[in-house]
Amino acid sequence: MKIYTIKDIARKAGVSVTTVSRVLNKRPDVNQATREKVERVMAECHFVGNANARGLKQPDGDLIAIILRGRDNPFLNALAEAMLQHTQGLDASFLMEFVDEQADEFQTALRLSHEKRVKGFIFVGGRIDERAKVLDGMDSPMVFTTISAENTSFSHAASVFIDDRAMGYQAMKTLIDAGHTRIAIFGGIRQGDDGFAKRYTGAMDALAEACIPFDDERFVQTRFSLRGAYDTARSFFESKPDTTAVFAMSDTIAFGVIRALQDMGKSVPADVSVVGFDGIEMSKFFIPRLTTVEQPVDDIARESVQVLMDMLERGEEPRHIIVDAKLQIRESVQ
Amino acid sequence: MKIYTIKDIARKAGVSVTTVSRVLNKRPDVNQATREKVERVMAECHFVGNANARGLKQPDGDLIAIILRGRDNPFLNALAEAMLQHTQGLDASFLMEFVDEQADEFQTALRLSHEKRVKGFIFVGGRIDERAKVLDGMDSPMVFTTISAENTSFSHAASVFIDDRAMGYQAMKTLIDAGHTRIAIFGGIRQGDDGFAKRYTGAMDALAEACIPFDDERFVQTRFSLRGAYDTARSFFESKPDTTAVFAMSDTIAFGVIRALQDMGKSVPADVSVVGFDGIEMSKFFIPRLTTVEQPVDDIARESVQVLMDMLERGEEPRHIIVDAKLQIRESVQ
DNA sequence: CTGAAAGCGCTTACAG
DNA sequence: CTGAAAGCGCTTACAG
Repeated sequence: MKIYTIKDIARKAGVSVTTVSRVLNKRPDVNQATREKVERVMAECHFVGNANARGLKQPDGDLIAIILRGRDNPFLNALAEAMLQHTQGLDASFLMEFVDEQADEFQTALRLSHEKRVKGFIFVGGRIDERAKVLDGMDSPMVFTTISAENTSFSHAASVFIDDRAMGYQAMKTLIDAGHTRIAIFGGIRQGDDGFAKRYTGAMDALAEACIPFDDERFVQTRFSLRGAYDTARSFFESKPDTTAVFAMSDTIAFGVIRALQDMGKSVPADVSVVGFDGIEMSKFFIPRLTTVEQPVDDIARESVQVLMDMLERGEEPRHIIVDAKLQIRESVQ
Repeated sequence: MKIYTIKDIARKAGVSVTTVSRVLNKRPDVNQATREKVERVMAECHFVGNANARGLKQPDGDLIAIILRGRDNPFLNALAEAMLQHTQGLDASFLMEFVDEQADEFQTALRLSHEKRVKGFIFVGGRIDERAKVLDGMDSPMVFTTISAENTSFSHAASVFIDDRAMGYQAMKTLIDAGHTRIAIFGGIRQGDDGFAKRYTGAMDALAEACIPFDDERFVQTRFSLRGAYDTARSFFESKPDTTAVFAMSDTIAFGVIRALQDMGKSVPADVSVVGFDGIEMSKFFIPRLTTVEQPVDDIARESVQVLMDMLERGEEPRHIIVDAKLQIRESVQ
């Protein structure tokens, strides 16, 4: 199939490329009859235009990239989806880029900054570590989502996140209040000061407050997948069968744990209580329904877009915004 | 941050842009010392290059687009993921485009064909209807996945799919063999000849073979979401409480139905049996584990990529490939 | 309201 | 091994 260029259209319509470009960009200064003729020719040829050529000249308005790490994470996906919602009607265009677990989202950002002249970034589900150094020279505003950028060297990075420590505390407290003392924690690494480490610290706060000692072998590091959590849970409960409750740092982990318990002849919540984290849709449908910390997806999305636009369009300073999460009491704890 | 162009690099390195372009493209005909100098300057400047400018000149090799309809469909996502796997080492580059339920994937294809010079297309989870007419003039090879393009006007469209009718038959037969006679079907529309209609026909075959009449009110059209299936199931079971089995045309629908039944005091499979379709990962972890038709994600992905490459690189004729699905007997039927 | 011309950042024959 | 120059398809002052 022949691919038509603006030049072909111009020739066919008997006008100059300038004029074709004008109608293409819906500029007002074109004679109505001329416009219609050009539009007819474009329609006939299924003309679409070459984005590369356009991008080469046009500043593209403000292009904002939403960089999402982890394609198969339902919570992160919901978050990205919600951001796209809050993007409507804004004076900027957005593009969404997925990078997988092994990839470097900062390299991706750098590339996007050059290749597509991306002016602002929203990182969804990333980490902040040494790799971030490549962005040192970049003065584009960016916001980290679900993670605090407060104590980092990024002066132009905003962030939107929940109080992970407080929510870790609440999750653990729910279990303690239900009378549990031999409680396991399934989640990400405890070191550092990312959200997972904070949830862990919060959980420790609750334990300390209730004067319940924590058996360190009950901290279980696991992959954030059904299969990973399942396997980890099976071997954990082999060695620590007297554990009566689990704080899982994601709903997906919780599902895997519950499945494993079921297969070992223990039911949830009768024998073991489980609390999850994130509050993805499945948590309302799983059997049992999951008691979990629900992250306010919509709030996080809205605030993230808002703060970025404030920085980008009004030159405001980056803010670090804490949004309220909520413990949803359902059926998996007793 | 200054964005460096090839020209800046050339000046800083004291060479011509031609030379910079050469090292950028890793061409062999550059003096080693020159190459190193240029590379050093590029590294210092975090030079990345402008994709628009590059795309304007370079044919881009063979670019293939995987167009996925429905971001939140776990089955389709797994399929796309698997395709990317089978893409490794191929002499072509791939890009993945998501369109949501309302969007027109054929318009997307047309746009991609022009804007990015996409040479081949893989449609994941689409429909073939009148909208497809816009591709009439396009002679790029394409393959439809999970749906047959055999009886369409697209002479250059291949397709890879399972035998939906046979699998619909098997799903229903499983329920019949377990002794059920009042069976409901939850799924997409019955008309047309897409996969859903075929699954329906297959189910009817099984019913007819067993001389079990089908009460038309037991066909329930529903959205393919947890919430949609849940709501539909609640009102359906209000009016048809004597139904003892459900054939759900997707696992997600099945989960919603099971949840609804549970909330109405019926348990699965003790009171109602449920068979799903697709075999997504959650079907192995849900409680009860779901008896379901497992689509061979990896086979579909491999064959799709294969047939497209055969058409694109070797000029072969489009094929229509049926891959084997498998009924996975688990816990939700008794 | 319309068009000729310069230029966006890169690649690629072509000549040396 | 290296560079000057043309050109990819478009946009945009500028002039009329």
